[in-house]
Amino acid sequence: MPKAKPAADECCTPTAKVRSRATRPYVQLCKALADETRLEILGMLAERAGQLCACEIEAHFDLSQPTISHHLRILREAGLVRAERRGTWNYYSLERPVVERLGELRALLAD
Amino acid sequence: MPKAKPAADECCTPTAKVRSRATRPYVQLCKALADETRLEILGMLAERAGQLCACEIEAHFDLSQPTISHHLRILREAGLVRAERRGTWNYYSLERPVVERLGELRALLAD
DNA sequence: GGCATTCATCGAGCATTATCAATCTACGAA
DNA sequence: TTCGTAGATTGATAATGCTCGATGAATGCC
Repeated sequence: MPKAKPAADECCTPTAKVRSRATRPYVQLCKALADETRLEILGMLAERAGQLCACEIEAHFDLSQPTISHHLRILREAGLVRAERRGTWNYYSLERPVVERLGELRALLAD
Repeated sequence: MPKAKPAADECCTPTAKVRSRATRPYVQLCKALADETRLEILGMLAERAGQLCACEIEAHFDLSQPTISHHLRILREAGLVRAERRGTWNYYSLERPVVERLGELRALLAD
């Protein structure tokens, strides 16, 4: 008794209908991390464990001031860093520890 | 005794010259994770904990076959998944647990 | 061989993003 | 108020990246 139906039944077990996971909130996090400059900025902040003046971050790279400002904004919007104005200067620090966020993502994909 | 020099000395402590961290290898990892479709694919593979036929992954999305193939390639090149050919079909599974890689990244940014 | 199926690759269109120069908005000092 | 500095925003350009239709390579069946 041959089956006219060609395949798709035979390549895999019935499937058990995989549920959709709540991955969406983590896309922004990963996008924010998916850039060498931004990873480096986070590394600087982690190493210092304190605050870092924007000008110092800027000085560490061969990029223009607006470009660094752009990257800092993305990190801010992803909730990875926080800016605190003190006088003329803007001091940056790690917001919610990256560690924590990555842990959540890890848990989401583990099993 | 006023200083003519305006700032940049005053906004931050001398700096201690932050060393560059080896963040580069993790950019590719984060880029591979920075897409909802790809996160979902990883979620499917994690849940199944085994192999998944490419056609089944494909069927789970409203995207064309070439597009899914493209995403699978990126995941492959990032070392996140592995493809094993069996007959006509291609079975995908998690390569090195994402968990591990994320753990390394976490360690890099922690402190 | 000839044909159908699975899946990867190619090429083009379109959206997103990184980057810079120019500008704008505080803020502090004179 | 006027000037200089810190740093964010705007607008334009170039590079990446997602998506699809068309095509190609490998496999299995007749």
